[in-house]
Amino acid sequence: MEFKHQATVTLAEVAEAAGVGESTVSRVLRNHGSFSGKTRERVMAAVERLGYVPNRIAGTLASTGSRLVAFVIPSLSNIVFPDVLRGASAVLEENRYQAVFSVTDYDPGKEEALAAAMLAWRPAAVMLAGYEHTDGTAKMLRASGCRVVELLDLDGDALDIAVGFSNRAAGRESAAFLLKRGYNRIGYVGHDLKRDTRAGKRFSSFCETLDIAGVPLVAHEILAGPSSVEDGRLGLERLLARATDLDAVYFSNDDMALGGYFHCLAQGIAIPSQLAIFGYNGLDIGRTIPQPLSTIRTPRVATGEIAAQLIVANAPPQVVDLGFELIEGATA
Amino acid sequence: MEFKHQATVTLAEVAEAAGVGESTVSRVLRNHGSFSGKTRERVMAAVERLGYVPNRIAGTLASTGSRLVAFVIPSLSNIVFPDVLRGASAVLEENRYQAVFSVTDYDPGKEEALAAAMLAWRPAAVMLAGYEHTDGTAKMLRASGCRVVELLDLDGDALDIAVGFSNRAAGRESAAFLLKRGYNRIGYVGHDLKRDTRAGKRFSSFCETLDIAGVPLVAHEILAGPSSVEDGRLGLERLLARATDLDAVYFSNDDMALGGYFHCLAQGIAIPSQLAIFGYNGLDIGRTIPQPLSTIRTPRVATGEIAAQLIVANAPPQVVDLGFELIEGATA
DNA sequence: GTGAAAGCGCTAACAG
DNA sequence: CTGTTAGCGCTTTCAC
Repeated sequence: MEFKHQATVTLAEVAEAAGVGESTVSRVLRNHGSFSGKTRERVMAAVERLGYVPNRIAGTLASTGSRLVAFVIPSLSNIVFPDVLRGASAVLEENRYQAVFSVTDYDPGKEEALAAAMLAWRPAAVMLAGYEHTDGTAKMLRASGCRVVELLDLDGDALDIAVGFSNRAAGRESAAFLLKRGYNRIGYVGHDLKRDTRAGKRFSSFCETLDIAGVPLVAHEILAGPSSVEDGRLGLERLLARATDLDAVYFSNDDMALGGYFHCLAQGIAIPSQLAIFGYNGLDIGRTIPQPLSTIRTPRVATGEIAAQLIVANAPPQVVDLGFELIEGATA
Repeated sequence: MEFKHQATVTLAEVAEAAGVGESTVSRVLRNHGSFSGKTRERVMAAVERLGYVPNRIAGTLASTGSRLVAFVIPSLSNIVFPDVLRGASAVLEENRYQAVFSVTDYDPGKEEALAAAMLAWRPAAVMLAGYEHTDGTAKMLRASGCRVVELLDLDGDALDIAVGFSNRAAGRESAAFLLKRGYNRIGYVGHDLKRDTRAGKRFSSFCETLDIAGVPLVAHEILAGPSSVEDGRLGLERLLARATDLDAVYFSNDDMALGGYFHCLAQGIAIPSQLAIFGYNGLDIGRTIPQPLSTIRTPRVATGEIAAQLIVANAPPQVVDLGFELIEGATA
């Protein structure tokens, strides 16, 4: 049972109380069109007195556009997507837009269902992670006529607007960095790559870069399920049990890398002399551990901000590459 | 400029195409009321053919209740509120409710403004953190007639529904634990308590408990701004510079405590023999560091889930105490 | 500068 | 089982 619109004050009642027409109240409230100062006073007084709260549902239906922005995100389990939401919501709130969200758990089918549910709210824009959508999702989004923003990836074709950075480039630069440092017995620890396709792209371009250099990946350990610090630790433990002579390990992200780092601390494995560790994301915590984590810092908050700004400004279709920053750190 | 409802298929067009009345289409789509299997077929075929997406804005206006649930949260900077959102959104999505959110940055004035903006969408419920609201917010919420859920705190009077646990009890038990372990030169490192009133409650009941035991707090260090791992590190560094003989430090939360832990690791301070560390929240990462963090684990995801379930079920006003779990860990 | 009236797309009685 | 008819509360012409 939902909320009943009980005893809600309507615009008509405000108009009546102020002794003016409904359209006048509407104009005053939206500060649009013309009205006298005196009228304004009376309307505002009535609004105050009655405790009127405009009904945006009705307003949106009557007018031609909504100020809802829909986020369809894969996960809320680590700080990555909250960072994006944070950046976006700051901009949206300033512009009187309202953020709406749902979580797909990295399931493309769920993404399609949730995107459809979102479209029913007729949002000004739908924001999704990356480019990997089902045909149904893509078709539906295109047909909707609503703006679409794909976030945090640039390796593919944008439906409309894309804001982020290249995961392939990130994987490549990570490999190049480790090679430059002279590591040549390199391993990988990652989480479910089928679902997290951006992590998958990083991994594959990482491997390609190693191959080209003639220093192929020695071993890898993939854990099922979402990334976590504990799985990073466990993954490294397993990897080292199989491949004893690694000199560096690339992790699917910082959460996993931190787990690896802690494993080394606990086992007395010297970092980076005995084993180097490299992550991805550039989480704040990586800067405060005794040896700053070597990683790639991604502009997550900025991605949200820019995406929101483009929607608010109704910008034309475009791809915005925000780049990323390689942090040399002390672990690799 | 917002999204234009361009060339959108309407229910009337579907009805026309299917050769039935509008209400029949509506009934079929909502699977409510009665209609023949044959009618159902024809309607669904038309829906499919035209690519019809129901307009929930119009539906909500016409019917008597919305399936929007509004979250007004203080922050997205750490994992605490995302955890709550995650728990809630899973339940809401299953029940075809839609989550909407805005972020207050722990500013009560902003909370009032954002709550007002939320109310304009006529949500089924508004979910807020804790009990500390401006009079304006409380009054507005009460007058709205919409359900209100206060989350993550139970120390105060609920407006309607409250789901969480007692922060005062958490502070008290943390102190009792440290006392039981025999620590008696106890310090505190915290972040901005004016804004984060729940952390403030934990701190004050922590201190009261120490006072009662005749072992008052020796020193404390409060950093401006939100909690962070780095500020935890910095806070402990500063605190130890002033108070050299502490044997335990209570932190405002796990992020801060982890910073303190890393400071000790880097400085070669033995934990817990030389200095004990105690946190709050029970983040996953605290379990994977070489010495599991001693802390209090709070049921954040469950808080979101229960809150959502109560709203979906239109439960009566009530206070749900989910409790918390003290993790003994290895740092205190 | 202001009001009357016609919808926005849907749901909810109410007849049939 | 199904169609017709009023609205939901607002914005938006369009006269005045």
